[in-house]
Amino acid sequence: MKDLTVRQVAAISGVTVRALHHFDEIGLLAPAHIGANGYRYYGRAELLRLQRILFHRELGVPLSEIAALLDLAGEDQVGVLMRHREKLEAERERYRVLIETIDRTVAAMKGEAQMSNADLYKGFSAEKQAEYEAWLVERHGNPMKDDIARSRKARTSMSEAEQGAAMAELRDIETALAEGMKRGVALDSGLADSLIQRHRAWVAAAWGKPCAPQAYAGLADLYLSHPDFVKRYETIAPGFAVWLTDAMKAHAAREG
Amino acid sequence: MKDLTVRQVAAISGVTVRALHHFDEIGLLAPAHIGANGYRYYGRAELLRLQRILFHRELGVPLSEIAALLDLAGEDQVGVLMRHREKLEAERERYRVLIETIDRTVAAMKGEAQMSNADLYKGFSAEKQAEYEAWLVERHGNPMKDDIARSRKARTSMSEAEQGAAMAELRDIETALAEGMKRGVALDSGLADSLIQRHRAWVAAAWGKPCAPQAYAGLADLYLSHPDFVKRYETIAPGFAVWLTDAMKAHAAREG
DNA sequence: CATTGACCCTCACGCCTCGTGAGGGCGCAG
DNA sequence: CTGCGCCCTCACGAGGCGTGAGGGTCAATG
Repeated sequence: MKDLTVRQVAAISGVTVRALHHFDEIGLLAPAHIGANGYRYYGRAELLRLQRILFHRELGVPLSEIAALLDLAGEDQVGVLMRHREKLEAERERYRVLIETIDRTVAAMKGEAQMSNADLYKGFSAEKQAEYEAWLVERHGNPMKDDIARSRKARTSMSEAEQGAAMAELRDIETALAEGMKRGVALDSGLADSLIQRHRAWVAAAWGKPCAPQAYAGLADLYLSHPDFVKRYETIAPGFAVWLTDAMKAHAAREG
Repeated sequence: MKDLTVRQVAAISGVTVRALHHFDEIGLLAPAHIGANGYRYYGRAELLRLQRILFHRELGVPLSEIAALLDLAGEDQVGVLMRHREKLEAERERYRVLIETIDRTVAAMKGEAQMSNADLYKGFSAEKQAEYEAWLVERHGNPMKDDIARSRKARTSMSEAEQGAAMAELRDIETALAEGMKRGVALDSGLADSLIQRHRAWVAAAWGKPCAPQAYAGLADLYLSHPDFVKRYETIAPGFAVWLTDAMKAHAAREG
């Protein structure tokens, strides 16, 4: 009959010849028949099947699943499409969050850039660290002393660019947490926990060692008991200091 | 000092040990130093660098680009982030369109299911095809006769499921086009053209052979000159028959 | 009829980011 | 010394083709 070669099918459908070879290889779309010369020849049925394949491929369905899809009855196809739709929605939401993250980060970086360097690291300066240290030892005894000392040393061994990036990252995490609070996210929700884990990972990175649940809870106490930290967090959002420390302790309790 | 092994770093940061190996292999994140036993040991600086790597990876930046990114100055980093933001927005928009496509397709499939089979293929039945054929020959002479004849044969050689899927696909394309019309999309815009190309590909698949620009323009004439087609398209949206055929001819003119 | 140029075929490697063993050393507790 | 858990280095695999290499085939032309 009127059979088409790979190139013709490619021109009609917009896929490449190689893709047609591939579809044949994996058994997704075989030619109507193969000539004595080994050429692939496609008919109308194959073209229509190809259309449907491309439809699903466009939606992001893996080729390995499309074959099964095409053989389903009408209702099942609707079900599959709806389930796939949910995945797409989830992906779309993910992108929204990522874009938000960039916006926050950029804002944080611009904010940091405007502050003087002196202000920027004031809360982490040697004097301040010594003060926190004394405070902590007074309240909690010696165990946390080492952590604080290590954190102080860590600061001095980083380049300025590294410090700037690290501070911007911290700002980003804190802002994301504050937004969660404003939206009324529950302390024990998965969303809050994933944000808190990011925060804890940042702390661990700053300390240069794992941050055990107990130590994390201790840090929450420090935040609450020292006016510098309370001010930092209340400036981000009213009530944030309490919310954050509650979330930290709740997380620590779950992990401990 | 207090150096961390791969496992500890993995626990802190949430990546796998294998990923750390990989980052080392490609030179993205080298350990602070390597022990005499070959063990990798990481320090604070590496943990902070890892945090930044994960931040960009989360945004979808390929690892090969992240290394360069981390060495940029603050302002450049903002620029890179903003450019990446645009890509994310584009992706997000793509997902929106895909979700829309699913919605249309599902609606079309449900619509088809409600029609009786007799109605469904009425426009493509043997009698109707003969009628179109006579009509065309009368108006355009013989050249299009073969195409129509082939199209008719194509119908009879397909399974019911294949026909249903093909009709739903056609409905989807037409609905998408009608939406474009309602939104005031220009006939010669890229968006309209991409939709029209989908339509032309469908026609080619239905005919079982490439659809040349001239033949496509001729088909547009058929649509306009026969009440069945006019009714089909006017039912989808008022004024759609004219808009569609104009778009088809404009496309054919560009391609011819 | 032989040549040309446009097609067709079959390997087979490469891309990217690791997951997943296989096979074998190192370090600490009992 | 044995055992257990950690560490190492290969090296293959997956997904969806792109991109040659190396070699037949087809249709039209000289």
